Amino acid sequence: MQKKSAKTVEPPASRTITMRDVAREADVSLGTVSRVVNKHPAVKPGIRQRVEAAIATTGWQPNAVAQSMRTASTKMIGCVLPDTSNPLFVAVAKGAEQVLREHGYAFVLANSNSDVERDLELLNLLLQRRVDGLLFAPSDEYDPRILSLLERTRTPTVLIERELSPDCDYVASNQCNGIRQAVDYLLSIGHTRIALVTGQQRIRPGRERYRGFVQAFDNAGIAFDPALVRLDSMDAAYAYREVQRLMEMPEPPTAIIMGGNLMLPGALRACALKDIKVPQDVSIVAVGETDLAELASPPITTVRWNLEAMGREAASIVMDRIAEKPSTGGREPRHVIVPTEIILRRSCAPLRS
Amino acid sequence: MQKKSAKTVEPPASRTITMRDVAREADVSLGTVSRVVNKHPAVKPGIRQRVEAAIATTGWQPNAVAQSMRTASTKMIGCVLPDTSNPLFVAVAKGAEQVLREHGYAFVLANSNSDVERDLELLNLLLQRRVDGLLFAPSDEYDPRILSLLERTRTPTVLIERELSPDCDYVASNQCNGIRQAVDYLLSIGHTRIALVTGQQRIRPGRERYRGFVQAFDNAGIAFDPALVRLDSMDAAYAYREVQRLMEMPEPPTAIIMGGNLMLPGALRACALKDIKVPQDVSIVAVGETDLAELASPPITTVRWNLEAMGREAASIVMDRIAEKPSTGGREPRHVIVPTEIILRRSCAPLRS
DNA sequence: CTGTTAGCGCCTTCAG
DNA sequence: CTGAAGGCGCTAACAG
Repeated sequence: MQKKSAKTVEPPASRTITMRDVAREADVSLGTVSRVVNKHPAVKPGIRQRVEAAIATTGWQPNAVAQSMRTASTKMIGCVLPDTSNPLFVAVAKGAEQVLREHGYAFVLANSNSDVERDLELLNLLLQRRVDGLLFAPSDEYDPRILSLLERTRTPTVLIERELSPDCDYVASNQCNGIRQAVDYLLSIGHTRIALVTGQQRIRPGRERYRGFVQAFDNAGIAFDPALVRLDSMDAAYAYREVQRLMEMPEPPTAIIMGGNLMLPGALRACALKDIKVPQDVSIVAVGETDLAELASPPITTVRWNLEAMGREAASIVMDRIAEKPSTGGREPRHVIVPTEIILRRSCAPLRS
Repeated sequence: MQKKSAKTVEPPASRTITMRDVAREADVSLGTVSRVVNKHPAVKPGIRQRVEAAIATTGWQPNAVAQSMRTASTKMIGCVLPDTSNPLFVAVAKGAEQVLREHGYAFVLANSNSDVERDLELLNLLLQRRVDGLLFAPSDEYDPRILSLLERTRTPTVLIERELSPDCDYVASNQCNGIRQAVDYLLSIGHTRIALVTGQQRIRPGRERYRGFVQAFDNAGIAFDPALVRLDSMDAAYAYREVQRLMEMPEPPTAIIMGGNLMLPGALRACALKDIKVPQDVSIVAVGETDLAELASPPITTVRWNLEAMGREAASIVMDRIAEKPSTGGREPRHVIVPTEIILRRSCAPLRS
């Protein structure tokens, strides 16, 4: 009692305003205010108006934390990516954010910096924050802790450009096909000494690119030179170094495929440094469309695909999973493969024999 | 009573486990578990161990939503940007995310798509979610609703590349100086018919770039031709169109400054289309360092600055504001201006007279 | 149709 | 040093 009166007496020194204030102002009960904000149909129009007026005059805004507490849903989706400044992931994230917002979900973004430990850390952070779903591109598909963490959690998760087990939903691009097309094209214009520079085999894109490379040669019934294949990294510095080393070989490649969207700048720097002319001295194909590829001299042939669509697709799947949660049905894992296409430009020339 | 027994009887069909489960397992009270997880010193080592063991066996993870509810702090920072795929904002966001994570804060990212209505919407969304702070680049500094919303809220906010009122904290780059340097340089190699293509004057970068342009000519005591100034947009399509229109003038500019980091591709496409040679036909300066600028033929002179540092700075300020919250002191607004520098490359040539 | 009530999971005095 | 109890702001039964 004393407390109550004290409360009323104390100067309302900008206390945080709550639903209770609205209820008092509109002279209704808490339940009614709740029904109004949640658009429950069973509220008399007159009352509804009074409540809305009270909300306006008090300037109250629902506290989403309290709502989450009650409803066990945060309306947030977590997203863990190896590099949030890589244009590839940027575009995917943008596509995802778009559909999530349309569904009223917020988007929590985190950068693992290609470090599995950080992957784990961030996942746990997001899980403690009780995100309703996860978009995730682990830095290493073969670390068992990741898979077991994901299996233990009941939070729907969609992988981006990654594959952990057949049971996991994922959205990925068809890199295998992209590289196969690139090799086919190069073979068709006479190249056989084709180099592939791409990254780690512990993540899907690296594996698929190499697979496409092998497949293309197999189909053509031609053997490739293993010395022309470099599978250690997808970064620009590696591209810079390996292009130089390849071109310094006694019998250098006549064409190089850069299997990573960050690699073209490194390759071009190497060519500039060593005064290697494209396509006279070597033909080049890059993976990932960029302004640079289009506007370089010469323009660079690239493999491209729809990044934002991947993000939208991934987000849609999470939304679906969240919606179907109760029934425990629909447990078919969903695997979406986005097609790739090759854009022919002047960086590739027929082999003069 | 019946309820309770029912609960105990029901098969524990993977109920969500709570602190209570840990307490029971360790045979201590809730308070003790809480003290252990919050590293309160006053807990006997033995008990502490028992609790930690119980946490491990139950697999419990603290529910951050409940914690937020109790402590009125979500450990989340919201970030609203006009375009989360613009490399400029991407880099800033990355820098910010880095320091926020170091402080244990999560990063909620949202895209306003340069739409003020969406700015407002997203701000409200984040505020309802009770983020502890905000990083924000409004799409229109002159819309009064934004400022009044920010003034009303007690959530610390740092603006990115924007300026709403002297009281708001902000972090911005010195675009005025960047453009002044560019003009000075072009004047020094003989150009006077210098064009500036940049964007909206309702946001700081557009204003500052134009201001730098005017200042440079003022200082030199030379008049510029207003017909060479285009101030309507910073996107690539605008650059593409205006470069063409400028070069079709009876007396075209001898140098063009592209005042926007997305504009260079558009400008280069225009030059390619019209067969305009750089720097023979026109000298070009771009704002914003990119691979394209470095690797184009010829390489493009650019104005650059440290984006990630801006993000880190902004995040640090929010962290400070959150920390100083109780005292209500330290209310000096903080304005950080990041320096710019000009990188000279072969896209600018002395004017042959 | 509206009011009342009982928690959601955790932290934090307050006693012991 | 540890246990008990109240409440953060809201929603969802359940009564009336």
